Amino acid sequence: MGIHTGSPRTSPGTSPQTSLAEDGCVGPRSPSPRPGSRSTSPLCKRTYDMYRNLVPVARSRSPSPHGGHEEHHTPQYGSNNISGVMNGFGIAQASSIPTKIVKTNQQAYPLYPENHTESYLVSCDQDVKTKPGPEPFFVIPQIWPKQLVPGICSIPVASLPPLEWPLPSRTDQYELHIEVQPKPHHRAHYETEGSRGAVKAPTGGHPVVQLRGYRGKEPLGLQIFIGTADERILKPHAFYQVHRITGKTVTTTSYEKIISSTKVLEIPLEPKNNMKAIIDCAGILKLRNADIELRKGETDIGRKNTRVRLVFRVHIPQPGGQHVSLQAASHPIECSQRSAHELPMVEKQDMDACSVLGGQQMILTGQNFSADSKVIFMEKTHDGQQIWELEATVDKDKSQASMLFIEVPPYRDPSICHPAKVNFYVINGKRKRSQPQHFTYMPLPVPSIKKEPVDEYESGRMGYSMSQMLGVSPQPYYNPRGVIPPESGLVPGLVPCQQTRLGVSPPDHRFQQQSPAIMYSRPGKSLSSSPIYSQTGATMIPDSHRSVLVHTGSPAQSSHLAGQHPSNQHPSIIQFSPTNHHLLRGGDPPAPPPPEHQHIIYCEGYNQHGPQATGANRSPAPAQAPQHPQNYPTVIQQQPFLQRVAKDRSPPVQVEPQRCSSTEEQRTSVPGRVTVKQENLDQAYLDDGE
DNA sequence: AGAAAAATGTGGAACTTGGGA
DNA sequence: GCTCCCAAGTTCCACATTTTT
Repeated sequence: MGIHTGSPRTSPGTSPQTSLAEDGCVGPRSPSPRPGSRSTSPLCKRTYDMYRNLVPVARSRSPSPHGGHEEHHTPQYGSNNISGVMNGFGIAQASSIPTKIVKTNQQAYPLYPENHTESYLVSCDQDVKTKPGPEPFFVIPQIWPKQLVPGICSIPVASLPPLEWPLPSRTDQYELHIEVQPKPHHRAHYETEGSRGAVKAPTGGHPVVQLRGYRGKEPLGLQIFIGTADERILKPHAFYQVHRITGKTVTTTSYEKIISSTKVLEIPLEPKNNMKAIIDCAGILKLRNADIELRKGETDIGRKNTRVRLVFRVHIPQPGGQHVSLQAASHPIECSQRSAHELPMVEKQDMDACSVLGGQQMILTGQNFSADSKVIFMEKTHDGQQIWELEATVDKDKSQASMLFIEVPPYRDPSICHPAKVNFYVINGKRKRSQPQHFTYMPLPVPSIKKEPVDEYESGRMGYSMSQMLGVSPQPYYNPRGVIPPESGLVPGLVPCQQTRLGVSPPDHRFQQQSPAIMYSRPGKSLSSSPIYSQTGATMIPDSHRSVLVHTGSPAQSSHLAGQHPSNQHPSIIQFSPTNHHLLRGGDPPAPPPPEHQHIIYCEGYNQHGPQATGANRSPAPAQAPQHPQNYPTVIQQQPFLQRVAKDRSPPVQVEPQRCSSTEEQRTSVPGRVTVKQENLDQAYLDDGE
């Protein structure tokens, strides 16, 4: 197997992490004081109580299995309190500029300790076998290669969208596609363990990612990090980090860097390989919950938070110095040891919607199903209260360990007028239940009412193409204040209020497929949480028709808020304005993000393409975005402009009866004569603010 | 080229912790 | 508020395989 780039686990290295940690209250504690004996004393094991009195500096005592170079680069660990693994090293950043240069004949990437948000830790695919010194160093190849990944190296990280920002997986020109998904289970390793290897594909190979539509000759860099896989917006996972695997069997060049406390692996996407990369170099490192939970500002909990996704990003240079950023996330990967053997896991369902009457057969594909497996359908309210539960009938004769044949039970209310999103899970026994899966009950057809699908996610299931959707039913943007022009190039990526209100998310692996916009970043202009940048950017492009995406609060914050308020999955808002007047909304009652967390992104592509981009054959990015818009913790507002788009789309659509949700009404409202009932707006407003 | 040693990969389980009954 | 149970998290062991010396 591959060589792991790290200290032997039996002989813990002397990484700065280790030494620092051991200087802390935890004290030195060999993982195995005597070879062959298990450490039995809990004395040195930290408790939550201990953490309460801990200063952030000395939390991690464990030797890092990471590459020796990493360890010695540790002082470079970027910035904002590198996460738990690296926690407490912010003070070392002052010395983040390497003081040594090491020459090697190995091919290497140049290191770019560009700024405080990014540090390159490892230079090349094969670790340079040099004696580690106490100081950080650059690794310079004997023959400096041409920029293998100019897309990476030439773009200041500050000008790239933050990792927690949602991005589309495709635009009208490009698509970042995961050709081979990873296995649904991968046991992550702790720092105290040796690597558990690279994430593999179900077939035994490795995940494969391809950038489609790229015609350039220059290689690009593909970024990989570990993202969340829960119900909320995709963001870097606080409790897991990507781990670089190298060795003989690893064919993919890779190197690491840290971006805003998240370890990111970068590998080249080369035209000669058809812009395809085999991800055989990415393992998953588990950080101890206690370490992370104590991190300042961390609101997530680690317990039972063991599902992750591999997130891939690419930044494609555009003429004029801009970049198109794409992101694709894998199916969820269960990372815990226990659940890999015990918990049932649904990987696929052959249908995700049916009539309220139920009765249809559904085939669940997954793992750890048993003869005793039950499938429970349930529905919860916004605030998490379960209001309905019903067991589906399992066809035990047909079912196997990896397949369950069930009969969808009828929904509790057959008279609903809009789709009802519910969850179901497989349960093998006491507490051995799968992650909730998503299912939608469709209302019975009402002949007199011309209904439309709720969102593209569902429309997709029902055979609608995006172009159909765009042509017929531009998704309105919910504006609690009453201005809802649904048309613009950004239409497909926006969040209709119904999803917001329903608060039920589609299957995880599709979460990331939604994004409000293509991200065009401007080199040199930080998109990070800087109000200065926002303003600067705003004045840079005084085009009155330019769409400005104002994100009040970082997605991470949003997630946190959502985490604190389960019923509020949409704490932030994205507003569009033809001017640079940002309509900051007051709909985030729990904790309005501080102004310094506003972001502005210029969606020039949309500006340029405007109406065309929303046309039937346009912009797959926005087209894809709304597939599961309900997962965005955002509500999007748009000022009334670009209504010209309305002309060539949206045949008259009958408006839903008022008894149905306001969203339905808005959805079916004709652009240009939007009529939204105030009470419905209020309702959505309230929902959003819950 | 082959052997020995070292390192890595992997599965399993012991042990600790803390939430919930 | 206390105790007990147990799921989940973390650490370690053992062994096979791979890589290095």
